[in-house]
Amino acid sequence: MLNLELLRREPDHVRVATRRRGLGTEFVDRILALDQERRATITAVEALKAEKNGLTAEIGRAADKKAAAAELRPRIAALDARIAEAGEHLPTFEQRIDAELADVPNLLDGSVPDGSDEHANRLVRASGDPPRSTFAPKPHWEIAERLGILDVERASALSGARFSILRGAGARLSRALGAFFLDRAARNGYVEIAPPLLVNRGTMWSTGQLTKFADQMYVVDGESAGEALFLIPTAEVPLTAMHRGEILAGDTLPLRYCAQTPCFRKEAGAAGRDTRGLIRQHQFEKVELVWVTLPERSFDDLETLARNATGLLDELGLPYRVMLLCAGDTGFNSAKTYDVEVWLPGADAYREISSCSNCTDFQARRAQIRFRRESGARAELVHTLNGSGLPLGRTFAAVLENFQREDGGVTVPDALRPFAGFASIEPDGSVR
RNA sequence: GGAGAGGUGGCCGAGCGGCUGAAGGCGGCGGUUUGCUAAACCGUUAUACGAGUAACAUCGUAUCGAGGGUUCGAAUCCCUCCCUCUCCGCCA
Repeated sequence: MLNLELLRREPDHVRVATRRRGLGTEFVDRILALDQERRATITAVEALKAEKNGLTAEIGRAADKKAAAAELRPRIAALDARIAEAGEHLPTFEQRIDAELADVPNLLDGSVPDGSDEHANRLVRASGDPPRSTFAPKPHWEIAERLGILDVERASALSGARFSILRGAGARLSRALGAFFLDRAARNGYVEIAPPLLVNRGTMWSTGQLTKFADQMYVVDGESAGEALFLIPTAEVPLTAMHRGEILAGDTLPLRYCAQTPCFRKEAGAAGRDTRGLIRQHQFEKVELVWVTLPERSFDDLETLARNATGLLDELGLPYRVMLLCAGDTGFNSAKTYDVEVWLPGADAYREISSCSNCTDFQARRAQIRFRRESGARAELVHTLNGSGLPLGRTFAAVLENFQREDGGVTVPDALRPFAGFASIEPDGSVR
């Protein structure tokens, strides 16, 4: 959520930044007008309340309280009526301001390039060239189904489209990926968390997901919970919201968390896209990396975060490139986002495998995550960052496609072997 | 799921319906004393919003788990919900 004060002070700045995303800016004047009315109302109501409190205190001081109360009651009643009348529309003003403000995306960092779609994204760096294969590379689902380590048909019988069953060496390889990612996260100083996978509405709202994924959440009726619970679309939600409402000690920052969790997404707007394979699933495993950090260093931390993600691809020997998303492509919460794209030979294309964002104070304001530089100092909002490091399914696909052999087998990348316990998957699905 | 107890400031803990934004203690901060440290003593120490200021100051409103009610007036009385703890049951 944007800072209302900033919008008040520098409306033009907000207009310019929002226009860069290709969005209209009429909301600025609407919010300012509402804010004006809201403040005038508060001033009026509070003046009346002060008057009433004065009379009430007078009764308290009186020797004969009963008599004083009887005498002043009519004046107090009149004030009550005026207070109710003056404040009648206050909740409406506040709700409308909140609603307007909740729809405004984060301000973009100056380094974000202009542009409306992915074509304007800027290549930051690339690693490894797309390999020239001596045979026609297959897409990962063909490789995996032939090896008997992926079963889409039965998964769809169990749950529907966009679900999958990993089997045997496939399940083991996937587990190895998760263990590998978590191991490297730990080495890089991230604290591993095993968070809830179901969260309440307030948690979901506080990280901006209800806006970001619109109606794409799965909702579970939490019967006894009294309110519906949401299946997390990413561990970013519980990891970031973990410190909701807290004031942290400045010297404990940055906090770095990692978690491997299933992620659940409706993919409502993706009909027809990536219908085959593991690229776009309703449920997938992911290791997420989250930073809670100091404002002055958050953009440096974003670089570190992105390096933490690409370092995994380096170790696995997967070719990739890092793109700086342009204004129109940058997500709602983010001030600046790097997308890491991995090379998929079977698709003959780069596909997104990690998205690393600096949300600056945008999530922190919603979630009210603050810190003090020293005790007694003013509480300031933290900055939050998140990035995948990495998703298991898409990395699984990338490993299969990049390390497939002509005979249909798959070589396991060196870095993964200690975690997998095998060095290759043979054409018959056995491991060696 | 059943029975009981409880939620007060950074922490512990008091609180007769008005003089309580809240005693007292701990911790924190500032100061005095003091070779240093420690101790002692004095002072100070919540947040949000609104008004106000060049900025401070200052004034006002609200906040004792959340929401609602009674009352001229609620931390204190009533209702609902949430959470925590203890015991029982059930379960991985």
